[in-house]
Amino acid sequence: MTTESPVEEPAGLRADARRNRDRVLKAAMQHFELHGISASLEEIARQAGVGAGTLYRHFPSREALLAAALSDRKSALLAVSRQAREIEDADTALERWLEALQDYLRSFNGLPAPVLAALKQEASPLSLSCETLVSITGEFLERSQTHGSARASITANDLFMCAIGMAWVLNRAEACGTSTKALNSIFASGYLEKTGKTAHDG
Amino acid sequence: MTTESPVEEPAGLRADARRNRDRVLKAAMQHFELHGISASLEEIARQAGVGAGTLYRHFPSREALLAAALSDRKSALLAVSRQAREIEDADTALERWLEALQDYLRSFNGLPAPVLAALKQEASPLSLSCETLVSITGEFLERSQTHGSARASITANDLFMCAIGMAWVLNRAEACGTSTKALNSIFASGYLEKTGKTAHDG
DNA sequence: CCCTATATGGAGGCTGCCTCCATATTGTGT
DNA sequence: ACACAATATGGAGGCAGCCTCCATATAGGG
Repeated sequence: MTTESPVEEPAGLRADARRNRDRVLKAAMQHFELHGISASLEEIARQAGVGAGTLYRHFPSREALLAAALSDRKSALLAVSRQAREIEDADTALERWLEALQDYLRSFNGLPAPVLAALKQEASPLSLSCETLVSITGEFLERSQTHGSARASITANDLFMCAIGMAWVLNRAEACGTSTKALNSIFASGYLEKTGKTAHDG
Repeated sequence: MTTESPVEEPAGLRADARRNRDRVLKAAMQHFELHGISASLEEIARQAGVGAGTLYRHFPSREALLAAALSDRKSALLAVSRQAREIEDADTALERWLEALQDYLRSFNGLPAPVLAALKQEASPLSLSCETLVSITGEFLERSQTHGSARASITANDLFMCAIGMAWVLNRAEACGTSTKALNSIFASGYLEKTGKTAHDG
């Protein structure tokens, strides 16, 4: 029962500051959703009714703003991870997690790029979030490797990368004759049969 | 024996025009290689020793310049496709093609994005190139589906999308603990075993 | 009600995109 | 050899976005 506020807000802000911060955040969520991660920060400030300086005071970089704008969705994602832990079948749990992860990565068009960048820069406001995601992915992966059918040679990092790649493609390609399902089927099972005709794709 | 010039050049240009065009192209290749597809066009013009206007006269858009700068590599890619057609084993041929395709897509950091965009816009200088690539992919895919072990449910388009996604990730991720091999293994075989422990991944 | 710590906005300096046209260069016809 | 159209050039100029800085405004404790 920490707080019911949708996005965590730094305490100790003056009332006007907090109000402005909220406005910026709200505008940012709209714009990122609509125009992808490259939405104009000045435009966001304008719509929030504040000056550029105010925006930068609260969110020193685009990534900081992104991270804040993702906060709700990240909570939702973590909630899914908790649910998935309760699922008995390891493969199903992994699948559910990967699906949710992809949804998250597709929150804003282009999001995969800064997430990937954060993964190696570690100085980004997104990094912390990232590392958590990789490690959760690792958790489900290991469970599936031990108790399910995930291949043993696969790494949490590699799996995460692939998820990012898929999310990236899907965000840009869905209008063009490709479905989430089709791509994820390749992701899960590859483009090759492993042992002649086997399963559920016929 | 058409011409030995490395990049096709429109005929009927005045001598100075052709010279400048070449300079721009050379500078562009360097800059795209070094800074990715977002390299500054003004900077390219500057290094080529021409004005911005000249650059835009010869290459009206970033994509036009990109397409021209890729010309050599595209020829090389098509050459590989011809070689691969001679390979007896359908799966090997497909694999070789996909490998070359990825190399091509990784020519410049960020290239996958405009390629994907060209796929649905069809008005881009890259589109023609794109459609060819998809159709060649389809050719090798079908052969492998008929005579090799590619899964029947897979589409040329989907396979191409995945290749783009992998190329995109790899260009940005290799510094960060991920190898081409690992990712392509997931691409080819998925992250799941299809029928219990099978093959070559121990 | 005052006074200070805090917050604000928007001007200003920068880079990049792209267009436009007065000027310069080419090479053809004589 | 030369002149003169057709062609090509460059960089100024207008626009938009990023980010910083600081004179000014405001909140809210005493």
